[in-house]
Amino acid sequence: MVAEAAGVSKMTASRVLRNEGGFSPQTRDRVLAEVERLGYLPNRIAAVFSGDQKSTFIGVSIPDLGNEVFTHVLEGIDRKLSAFGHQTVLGMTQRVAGEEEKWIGTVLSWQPAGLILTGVSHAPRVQQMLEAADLPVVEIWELSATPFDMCVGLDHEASGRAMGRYLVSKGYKHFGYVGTHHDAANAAAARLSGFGEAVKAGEGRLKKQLLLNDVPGFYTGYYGVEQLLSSAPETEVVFFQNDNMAMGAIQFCQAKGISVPGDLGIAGWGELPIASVLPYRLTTVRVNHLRIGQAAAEKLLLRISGDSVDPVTDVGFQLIEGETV
Amino acid sequence: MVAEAAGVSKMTASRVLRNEGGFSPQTRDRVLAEVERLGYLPNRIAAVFSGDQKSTFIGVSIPDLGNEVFTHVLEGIDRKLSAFGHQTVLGMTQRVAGEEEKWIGTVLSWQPAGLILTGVSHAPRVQQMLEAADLPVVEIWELSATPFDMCVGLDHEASGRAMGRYLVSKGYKHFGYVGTHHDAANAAAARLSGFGEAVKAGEGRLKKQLLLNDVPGFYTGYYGVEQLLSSAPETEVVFFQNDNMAMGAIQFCQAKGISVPGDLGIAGWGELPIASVLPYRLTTVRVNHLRIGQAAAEKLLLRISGDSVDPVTDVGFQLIEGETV
DNA sequence: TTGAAAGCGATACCAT
DNA sequence: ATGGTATCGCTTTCAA
Repeated sequence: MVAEAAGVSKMTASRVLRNEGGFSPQTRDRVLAEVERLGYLPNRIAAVFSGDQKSTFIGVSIPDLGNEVFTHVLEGIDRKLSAFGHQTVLGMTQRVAGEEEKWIGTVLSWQPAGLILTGVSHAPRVQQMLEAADLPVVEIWELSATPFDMCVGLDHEASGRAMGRYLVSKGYKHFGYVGTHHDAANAAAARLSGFGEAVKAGEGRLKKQLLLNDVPGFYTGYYGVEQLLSSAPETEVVFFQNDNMAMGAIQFCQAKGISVPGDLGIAGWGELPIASVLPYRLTTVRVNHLRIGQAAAEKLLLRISGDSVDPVTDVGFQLIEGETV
Repeated sequence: MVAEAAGVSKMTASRVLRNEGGFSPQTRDRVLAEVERLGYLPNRIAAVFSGDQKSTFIGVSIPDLGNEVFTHVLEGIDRKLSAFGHQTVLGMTQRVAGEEEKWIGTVLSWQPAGLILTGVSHAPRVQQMLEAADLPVVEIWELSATPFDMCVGLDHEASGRAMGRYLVSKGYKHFGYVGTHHDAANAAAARLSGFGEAVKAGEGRLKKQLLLNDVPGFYTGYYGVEQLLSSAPETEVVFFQNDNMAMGAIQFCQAKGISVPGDLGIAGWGELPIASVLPYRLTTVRVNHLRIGQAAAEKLLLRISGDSVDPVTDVGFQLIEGETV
C-alpha cells in the first residue's frame, strides 16, 4: 500500500481510509495528504477478496433496452442503487434462450451483493445456482405468489382482464388483439389470457389474435392493425400489447381515414410518454415502471443491510379510461 | 479450492478450469466431474486479484436512460461487449455535476478493463484519474480532434449547419429553435451553434431560440412550439433538439389546425423510431446510434487485446429531406 | 503432466 | 493509537 510511505503501517492507513477510528487526527491528516499527493485509489477487488465480502455490484438482467418500459425500470433501479453506493452490472439476456443462465454464472463469479432478474420463470439450473450462491434476488415485472426470494411487479393477467371488462362494458362485441410473438409464457401472454377471459365472460368474441414476429414498436402496431383489419374487418376494438403499438395503429387509422373510436376502438398498455401528445387521451393501462425499478432496488438494499423485507410487492396498475374506445 | 477434493492439486484444477493445457484427459474429466457435482463457481475476484489483472468490467457512463438515443447507444455497447465476455457497469452520471468524477473513482477501484464515457469534456481531476489508471478509454457522442484516448461520435455542429443550410435552401427566412437547457457546452449546443451560423450565412434570422428547463421529450416539444409561436408568430420553420420534440410539435400543430409544412416547417434531429409512423416523412438528421455504441465497444476490445486502433471514428450523419419543411 | 511455494492488496485479529 | 501476522482463492514461477 503506497500510503504507508507516509510513515505508518498499512493497517493504520487502512483504518484511516475506511474511517473506522483508532487513529489520531495527526496520523489521519498525514495519511490523507499522501493519498491525495499520490492519487491513490483503493483496490476494491482486493478488499472484497480479503474480507470474504460480497462486492457492491448488483446484477440486473433485462430482456433488452429496445423496449422502452425496461429502460424506465432500469433507470429506477440504477438511480436508487447508485445513491447507496452500489453499481449496476447490466445483463441483456432474453434475446437468446439460455443466455440468462450463462450470464448468471458470469455475474455470480464476481460476488455480487444481489441480483435483479426480469421475469419469474427461470431454467432449473438457474434456480440451483441462485440457491447455491445464497444472495438476495428480486424478480421483477411479473408477480409470483412463490418468488424465489423477493418479487416486485404486477398482475398482468388481471390488467388484461380489467381492460377486457372495460371494453365489454362499453358495448363492444368483436375484439381483436395485436402483440408480438414470444417464446415462453410471459407477461404479455398473461395479459392476453386475462383479456380473452373477460371478453368471453362478456359474451364478446375475440375473433383475431395477431402475434407478430417482430419487436413491439410503432411500426409493428401500424402494419399489425392493417393486417388484422384486412382479415377480420368486423373488428370493433383492438387491444395492443403496448402503447407504442397502439400509437402506430392510431397513425394508421389517421392515414387511412378510419375514425377512432368511431370506426375502430384502440386500447394500449403501459402508458408510455408518447401517448401524451395525442389530442385526446389514449385508453390504456397505467403502470409505474420507474417505481418497479425503485421498489426492487429498495427491497434488495434492505435485505443486504439485514432488514426483514416483505417478499412480494404488487405495484398495481390503473385503467386509464381514455377517448380511443 | 473445492475441486481438489477430486484428488489433484489446486494448480492442476486451476489449469483445467482455464483450459490452458498441461494436464491429461483423465485428470481433466475427473476435475470437471467434480466441478459439476459440487456446482463450483470460480471466484473471479480472486483471479483478478491474484494475477494483478484487470477485470472484464467495462464502465459505461451515459447521461440518463430517459433520453432514447442513449438507450440505443448503450444497447449497441452491451451487445458487443457481452459477446466478447465483458460486462457493462452502468453509470448514469450527468444528472448532477461532479457525479462523473465520483463515479469514475468508484468504477476504477474495480479494476475495469476499460471505460466508455459520454461527451468529451471532463473535470480536470477526471483527466488525472484516467491518466493514472492507464486504461483504454473511449469518449462517445461528440467528436474530439484530441480525444483523451479514443473517440467515436459525430460532428454535431456540422449536422446543425447542414440542417440550417438545407432550410435556407428551401427559402425560409424566419427560423426558430427549441431545445432544452444544459449546464455545459454539449452536443445540442453545438448543433444550435452550427444551425445559427448557417442561418446567418443564408441571411435568414434565427429570431427565437427557446431553451426549456425540461427533458427533451414529446411534451416539451408540444408546449415548446406553442410558447415559441406565441412570442414569435412570424416564425416559418423550427429546428428541434430531437425527433421526440419535433413529434410533440407536430401533434400540437395538428391539434391547433396549423398545417405542416404549409403554415410551419418542422425539423427534428436523430431520426427516432417514433417518426416512422407519421403519414409523411419527418425532416431530420439520421444518426446511427446503435453503431456509435458498437464502434465504441469494438475500439475498446481491440485496444484491450493489444491491437492498434485508429483513435477517432466519425460515424457521420445524414440529412433526411422529409416532408415537414 | 503435476505440484509446492510465493504473492497479489486489503482486512481481521491479536498484541503492544 | 498503532503495528505484526495470518488469511482470503487464485495464478505465476519454478521444480520434479
